[in-house]
Amino acid sequence: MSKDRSDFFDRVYEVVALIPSGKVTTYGHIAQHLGLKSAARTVGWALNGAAASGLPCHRVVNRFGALSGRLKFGNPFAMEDQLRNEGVAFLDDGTVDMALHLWDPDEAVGRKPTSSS
DNA sequence: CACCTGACAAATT
DNA sequence: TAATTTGCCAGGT
Repeated sequence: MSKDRSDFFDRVYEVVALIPSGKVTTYGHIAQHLGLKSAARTVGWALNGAAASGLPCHRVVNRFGALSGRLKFGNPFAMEDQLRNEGVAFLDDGTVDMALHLWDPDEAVGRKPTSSS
């Protein structure tokens, strides 16, 4: 349908909104699910406004599991606190344990967009 | 109208 | 093995 705005952003919002509690995903995985594995940068840019959109963008971290956008939550501790509140384990580096909480959209959706366009 | 920046990631030299 | 460069989309200057 009319996607003359930013179908890319909309898709990012959809995927981020699907992230289950206690799980986290990376910008690259979202981008890859959208078909643009290299557009991880654009995904981060999309989340730039997602924090105000009510999306669980706190469940999105970079490929290292580091809370790259925690400064966008108003309180840099809000993101970490939120994830810990959901049962996410943090490493000594202050990063999320990707080995336990990595959530793949491609796998969760079954490699198929549920957007039922 | 053209160039630069931005919550990243992967490939190449 | 490490450092550098490119790719991606949108928005701001």
